Amino acid sequence: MKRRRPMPSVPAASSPPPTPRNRTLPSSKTRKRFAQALASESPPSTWQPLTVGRRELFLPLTFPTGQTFTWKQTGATTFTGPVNSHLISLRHLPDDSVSFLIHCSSDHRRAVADLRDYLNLDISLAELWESFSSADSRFAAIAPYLGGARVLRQDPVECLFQFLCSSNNNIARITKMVGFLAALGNYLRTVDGFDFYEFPSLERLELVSEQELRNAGFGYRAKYIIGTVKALQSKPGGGAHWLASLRDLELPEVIEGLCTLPGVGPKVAACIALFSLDQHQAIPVDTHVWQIATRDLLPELAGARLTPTLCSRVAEAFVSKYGKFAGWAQTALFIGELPPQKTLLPSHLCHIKDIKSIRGKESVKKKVTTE
DNA sequence: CGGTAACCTGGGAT
DNA sequence: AATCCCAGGTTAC
Repeated sequence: MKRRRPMPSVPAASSPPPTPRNRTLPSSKTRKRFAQALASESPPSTWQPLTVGRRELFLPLTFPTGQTFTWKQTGATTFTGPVNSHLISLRHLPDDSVSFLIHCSSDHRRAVADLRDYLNLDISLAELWESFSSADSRFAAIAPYLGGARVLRQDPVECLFQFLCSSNNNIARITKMVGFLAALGNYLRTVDGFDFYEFPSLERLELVSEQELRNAGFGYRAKYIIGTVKALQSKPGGGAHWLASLRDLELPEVIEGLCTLPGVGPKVAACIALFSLDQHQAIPVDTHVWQIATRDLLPELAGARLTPTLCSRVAEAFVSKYGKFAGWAQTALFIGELPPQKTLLPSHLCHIKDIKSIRGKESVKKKVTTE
């Protein structure tokens, strides 16, 4: 189970050193040793309170639910992951408050600020859910069971490459692939057997070849990664800057811009927009959301196939129901739909969609949703 | 423009 | 044991 640690053979030579102290570090193995030595010299960090309660941030409904694949569960109520160049653990205390521990960082004050930003803490989840609940009785019904399911504000580059791995894929393999990409970045530290890395810059990502990615099991997504790195590097001012600048645009332009990148279609674009570009009304329409929509929102579309046009119909339906933060509502509804989370809901709220039994009986399909 | 078939891979079902 | 199907899609006809 704890078999991670892809070691891509990336030439560390031609890469411009992000920081001077990396210049003399030839292999990633050596880098790791060095980082460990550094870490052991720095003063031990301690758990500190984060000023949010469980209703604003519930870790199991925020990290392992598909918006990021870089965080790992490292304890009963603890999750650990990188935030920029910092490595941070978060955990719930018995009173449901949240504490954080900075494992490594060159600047602890900065780490706290970056963490709060990453967690989108300026946005009040309780207030949003209040309005969702008054707009939709089903949301009101499931809300008490999904409290603290928060939308993150990730780094755009990190978010983009994670979701580039997600197309037509399953969680386990996406996690493995993201782990491979992550290991191209600076090693941070090992916690509970998991190796953590700062997510690689575009310059680092540029050093990996399509063949190496294919060997690592990326399949046809290998050429998407390579192509997107190249496309970004050709942007005036740099790809990272170009991506970040999308934060100031309106959603349609953001989607349009992202979709020019190879491997990025409407769904992946919406994920990046929502999870990293402040596009709170973006609705990633995947198979799960399609299920929700055709069941609860647009029953007349039941049985139809998911085309780009219908994709935007669904997004519109969500926005007209939940408003400017529809993406946050969608996230909660989506989580309620995930098999592992369904057990959180009482059975009368848990619409088991038994696809296999429905398929094969076309007549049933039409009937089921027209209510 | 809307509908379809490939596209890599690994795990689970048949 | 051999196939088939599918998984948080995108792309090319």
